[in-house]
Amino acid sequence: MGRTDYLDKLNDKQREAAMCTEGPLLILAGAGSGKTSTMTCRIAYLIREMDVHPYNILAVTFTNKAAKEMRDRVQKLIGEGVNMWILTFHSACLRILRRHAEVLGYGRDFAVYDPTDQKTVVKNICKELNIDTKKFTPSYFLGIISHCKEQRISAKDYNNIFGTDFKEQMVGQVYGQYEKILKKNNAMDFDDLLLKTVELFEQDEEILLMYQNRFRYIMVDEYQDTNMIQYTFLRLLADARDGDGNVRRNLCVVGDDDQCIYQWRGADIRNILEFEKDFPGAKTVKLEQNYRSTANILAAAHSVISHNRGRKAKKLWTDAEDGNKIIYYNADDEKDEARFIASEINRLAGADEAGEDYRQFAILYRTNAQSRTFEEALSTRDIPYRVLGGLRYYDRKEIKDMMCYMRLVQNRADDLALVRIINEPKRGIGGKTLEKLRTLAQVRGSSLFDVLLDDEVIASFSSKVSENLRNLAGLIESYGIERDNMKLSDLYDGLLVNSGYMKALEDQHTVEAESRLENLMEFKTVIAGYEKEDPNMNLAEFMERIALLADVDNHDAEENAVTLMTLHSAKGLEFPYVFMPGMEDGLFPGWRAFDREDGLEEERRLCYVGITRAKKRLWLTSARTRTLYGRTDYTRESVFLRELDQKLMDGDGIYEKKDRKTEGVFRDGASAGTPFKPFDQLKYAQAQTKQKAEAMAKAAGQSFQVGDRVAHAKFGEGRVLEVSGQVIRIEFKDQVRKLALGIAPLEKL
DNA sequence: CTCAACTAGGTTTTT
DNA sequence: CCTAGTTGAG
Repeated sequence: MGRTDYLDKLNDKQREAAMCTEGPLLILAGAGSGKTSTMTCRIAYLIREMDVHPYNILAVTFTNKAAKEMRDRVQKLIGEGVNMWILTFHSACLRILRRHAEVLGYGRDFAVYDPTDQKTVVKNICKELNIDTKKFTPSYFLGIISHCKEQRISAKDYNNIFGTDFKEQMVGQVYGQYEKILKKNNAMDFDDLLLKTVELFEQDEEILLMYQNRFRYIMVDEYQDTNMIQYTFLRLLADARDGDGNVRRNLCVVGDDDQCIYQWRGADIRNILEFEKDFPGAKTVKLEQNYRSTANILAAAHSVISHNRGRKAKKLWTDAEDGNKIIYYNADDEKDEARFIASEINRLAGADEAGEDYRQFAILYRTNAQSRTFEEALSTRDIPYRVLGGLRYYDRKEIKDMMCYMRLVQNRADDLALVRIINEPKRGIGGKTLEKLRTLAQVRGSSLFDVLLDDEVIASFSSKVSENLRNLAGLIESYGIERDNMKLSDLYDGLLVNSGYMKALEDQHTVEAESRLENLMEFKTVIAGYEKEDPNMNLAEFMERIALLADVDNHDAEENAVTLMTLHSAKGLEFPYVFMPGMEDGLFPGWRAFDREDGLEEERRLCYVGITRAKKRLWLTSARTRTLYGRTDYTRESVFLRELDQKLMDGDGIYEKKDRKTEGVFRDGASAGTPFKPFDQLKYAQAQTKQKAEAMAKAAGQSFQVGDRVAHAKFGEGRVLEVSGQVIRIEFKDQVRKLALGIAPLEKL
């Protein structure tokens, strides 16, 4: 391979950006301008030409998907496996925090709470404080708390600043309790990951210095979507001093102010607009040539976005030809809209242009609620599709339950997880019992789980309840001991079976339980996948990976299916054929956008993002009436449709008459019939799981006594030193180990 | 304590 | 329309 042939593939501007390695650098990269290529080449250039060690580079993105793509492409360029920090903000912080959690007074095994957990915590607090959750919903409080954390306002600060009127006092109280409970549960929420990292850096100069020295070159993707805390994080790392005491700021940020679509989540567009002011001496490179879309699509995008004020001056251009016009279809209602889109997909997939390649199509909508209609329309036509987002996979009850078992095994202080599973499957433990345990824990200042370990307490319940509780505590404890000795999938199987969770589902004999079982087996495949990737992955590492997974990351580019997702999730992706349904005022732009002046601007940027995802063709559709939660309303065409240059569009209704006839005409899906759920495989996994469980149960029946000679599958032969309950202490040749009976692969000799 | 039936209230976007 | 939460009967 030629030394710098990867640079030859870049255009002048891209190359200029890639080769500018010292000092602050702002790359203003328009949609489809080859930003990822530029970034990856820059990394390759740093490593190969500037002799920078990969260890000294930090690249941060917003999504796991973007991180993965960047890593793959860098690897291709420098041709070897590189262990470099190319991570999302959150996973980078998580990695740092795992190392130094103790400095902040957290346990090393702290849990990461997702929004569902957060809600549960706030709900409990409301109950405790007698707050009417009908007047003030948990999400109301969480919204404020999250914004506070982004701005680095602690509960204490909040109470100092606000706290004048009743409402603010209440929020302050809830916030304070929330902080306390998370800390007590040894848990952090998503916002904490950044917040605590910044606190760590400010609190401990030595640690900061260590990371400053390590990360001598920092790159940030999608810089327009950074919020204040992320900015602070970057600033702290980048404000390093070299040997002579000069400030070294090798910070390279890449972004496009027109694609800032997360202001509602605290993204501060000023970060990118004022980068040059923030970092004096910054160099700016603009990438304005678009390699993705046809000229018509690009012009359409431009005609919409040019209605925004206060943009960085730039204009995308392309060498590509005009291409097809943009098709607009005004449907009767949302069903008609879906029908139209499905028939268009059939039309193109049947023609030579798109072949049977359904991967080329995407339906990008504003809200997840819209997906349903499309799913129905596509499936009646045997068009394979894949929905991303909506209820996250990990939000499904059964998955969440099993995750809580695992969380508890990893971190016993996680009261939330315990409460969730203490009566799941049913163990006859209701409100009364739980309340008793709770007060006890409170009095002692211990975690709920620790109360469960107290035999005296347990014995005070009815025999049935106490036996169940004892078993549960034993189960968690045993796996806590064994968790690093066993394979991840075995741990999962063991918990699934020995908790009785699997049996409870099997006994139900309902369709729903059946599908839950399938999901659980699917989850096992997921776990097995991680295991394959890294056979030594332990529970903690697995939880870490899973905690920060978004649904978009499950997007499997290999699967031959139409992609359905929100416009937000589509950022950073591209498709030859893109549909944008629901172009109606109130839906897109959403009605909330009309409250604030810049609300509409953000929606417009979202529209711009959507349009620029399309490579070859773009469809915009709307429905004259739309049924939303029961009520059918007349709609008005979106303001964005009106803003779009009409010369670029093929008018409404062209396909109307013709296509209505295609209703009910199915493609005979010779190749369209890829099954979504490999049913047999799941059944097999289920049987296997059961078999393994039986073996475990049998092993659990073994009884050991002090002095017995035993053999362990991994540690070899040993002698029993002590047996107490489920825990057994064994002296091996060169070590003494605690093992859990019934789980550890032990045999009596 | 569990389950079934009913009611009331809520929908933007995500790491 | 859907889900989460409540209530009343076993």
